[in-house]
Amino acid sequence: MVNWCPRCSTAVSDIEVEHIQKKGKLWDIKYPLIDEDTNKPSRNEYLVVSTTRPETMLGDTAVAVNPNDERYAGYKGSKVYLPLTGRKIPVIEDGFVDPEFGTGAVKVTPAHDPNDFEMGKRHGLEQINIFTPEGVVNENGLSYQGLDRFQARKAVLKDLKRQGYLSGEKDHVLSIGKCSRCESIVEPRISLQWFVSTKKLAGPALEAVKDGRIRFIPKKWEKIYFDWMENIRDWCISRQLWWGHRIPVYYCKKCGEVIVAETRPRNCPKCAQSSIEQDKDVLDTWFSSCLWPFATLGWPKKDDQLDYFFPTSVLVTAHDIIFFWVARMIMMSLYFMKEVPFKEVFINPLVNDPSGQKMSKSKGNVVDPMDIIEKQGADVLRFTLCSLTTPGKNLLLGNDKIEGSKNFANKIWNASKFVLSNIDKGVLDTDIGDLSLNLWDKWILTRLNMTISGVKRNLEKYNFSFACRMLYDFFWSDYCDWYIEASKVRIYYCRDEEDKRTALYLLWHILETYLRMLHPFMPHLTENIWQNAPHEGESIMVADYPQKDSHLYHAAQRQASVLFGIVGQIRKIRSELNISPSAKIKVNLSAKDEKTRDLVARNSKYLENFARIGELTFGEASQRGYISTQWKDTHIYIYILDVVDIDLEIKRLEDEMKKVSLLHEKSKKKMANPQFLNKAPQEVVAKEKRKLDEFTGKQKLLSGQLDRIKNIKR
RNA sequence: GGGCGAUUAGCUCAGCCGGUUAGAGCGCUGCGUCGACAUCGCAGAGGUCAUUGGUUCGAAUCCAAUAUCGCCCA
Repeated sequence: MVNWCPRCSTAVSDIEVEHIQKKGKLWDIKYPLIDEDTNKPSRNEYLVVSTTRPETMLGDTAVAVNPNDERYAGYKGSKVYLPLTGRKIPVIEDGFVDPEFGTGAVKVTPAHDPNDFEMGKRHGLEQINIFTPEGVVNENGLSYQGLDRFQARKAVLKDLKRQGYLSGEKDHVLSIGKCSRCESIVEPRISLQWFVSTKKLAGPALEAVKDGRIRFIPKKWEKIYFDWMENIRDWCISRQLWWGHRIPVYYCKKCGEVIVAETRPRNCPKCAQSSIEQDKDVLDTWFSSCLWPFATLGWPKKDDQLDYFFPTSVLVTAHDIIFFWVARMIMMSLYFMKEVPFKEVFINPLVNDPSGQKMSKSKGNVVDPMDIIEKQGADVLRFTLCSLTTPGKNLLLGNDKIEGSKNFANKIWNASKFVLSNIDKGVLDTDIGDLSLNLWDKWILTRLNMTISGVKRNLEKYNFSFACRMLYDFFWSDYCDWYIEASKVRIYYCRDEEDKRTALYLLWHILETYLRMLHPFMPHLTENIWQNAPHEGESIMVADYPQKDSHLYHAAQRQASVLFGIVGQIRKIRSELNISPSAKIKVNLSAKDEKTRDLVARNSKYLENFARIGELTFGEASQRGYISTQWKDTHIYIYILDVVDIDLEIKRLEDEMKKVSLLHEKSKKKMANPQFLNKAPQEVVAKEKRKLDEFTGKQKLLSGQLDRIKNIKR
């Protein structure tokens, strides 16, 4: 018995049938008992059977009850009259019958239900097929011949009702199988088909994943794979379609011998007759597909291609075809090649529509990648998909994500334009080793290195989303927001030609390296820019992928973060106090630590530029008219008299005070807990102590400021 | 009916081998056109991490139950 699609007019395998829950009806039908004496239907004794498919009664050959069901004890061996047909069918007992279902008595239709088919075999029942391959009632369906399945149901019900055989009807949720290709309701059908016996194939395939020769990423999919392999069923591979590989089976018309051969035999090996015909059916395309890892490489000939490309390293696919394809490739490779076809299976998320629905042609919500490429570009699509590739099961391809990638591409384009328009060939006639790098250069080189290793690490883990994130953040936040901005100071205002040259060289160097790193994610854009930039080599496609440089400037990292912090504090205050972005303010910085003082002084030009400072002074300032804030141990004084509204500043300080007090409270509580001090690791405690000190300091500072500013107001 | 997974900012999602002031993008608010970029810049608001219990000095993170949703298999 196979799953038959009446619309496609072919058999389909179990996994090509999609089961859905649907509201339907459960009908009760009276089957009158045959009076033993008269051999005629009794008028008042009958069995009531429950069914969801009344039309199939035309093919009933028994009524079954559970042997333990006392209600029906003693009916075994009796016969009942099958309404509408005039046939008499036996009552049988079978443990499969669920006494809880309907009335506990079921009709048995061995030709049209898989369970009934099994039951029929157990009890030697006749199989009466009542449908044509198209799902229309055939000559066995008496007067109903010519009606399709659904019309036949209506007609049968109508007649049963008229003749008084219908005794009940109620709502019932049933599971129906639909053809995954066309959504027609699948019809169980008895027919002769080729099957693959799967049990023997499944064992080694299960083993290969269990012992780690094949690894699923993410690992959770292994469970799904195991579950299927452990409960695998034989696979119907014949299809009555015109596409696909013709089944290599031949029949001798004379003696009926079955011959399996690569090429058509001339004569029957048994009776030597030449009248031979090939099986008309074709193979399930998934059967052909699962031979793909080796059949595409010349197999069964063992040539160089096969040797080189089989087995391969990784299969990238989505979870919806783990059974259809992945599992079967593994089975077949192990069977024919005695080897796994690939070592890793990376399961990427399924691309859903923007509202999270699975894309399907019938729903009409399919996003055509070509449309996105047309409108936004291939790089944008590619980067978007990569950045959405997280270990999850689905990803939503939404417009705002695509928009984000487009903006990113635009950012790269513009930044490159800036760099390329400023450098000239002479700038690059130098070697990085000859340049005297400043803080910014060392910092960006270090960030570049960290990004290179981070991207590599995440690619190795198939964490594409993270890799994209690092690429995005490095370029936008580090390179554009800070390094390019810092370089403007050197290019536009600096008198030091050497320093300017260094900046330009580094701008190019970082960009060129970055382009090579980004290339797999945005191939066209990077190639275009790279070709317009000084470079070595034919194409970025074959250029080396950036490698991590072991030299990391940790001191530069720390120093840069101090400068970023100071700039951040000033910008925050400017914004909170509504100081116009165009207003150049007076700032004084003082730090206890000499190194910090030195750092800040050396970078005054940059600080002025980043924080829009008109006059920057160092050392203790007169505090009149200034407000102060702090970053680490650097005190920042900003002249606000005449610039801002004092009340705004009071509010700002009070808000800040609230936040800090909350944190202080939390930290203090932790440090007061002896359990925490005893049991937590030393470094965690030390860290907490540092935090508490910081919060305490801040609180003191803020309350001092509040006092002062309130004085100014008075 | 069996199994798997999810539930974190308005939205889409990271984080989850326990200790961060819980992050990003989009959206939102305020300010802004300084010689790459308004497809932009600066700053900000917004979360009792579904609920309830448990383990722990400490839970978004580990365990259990509940609820809701999704998927797979019968």
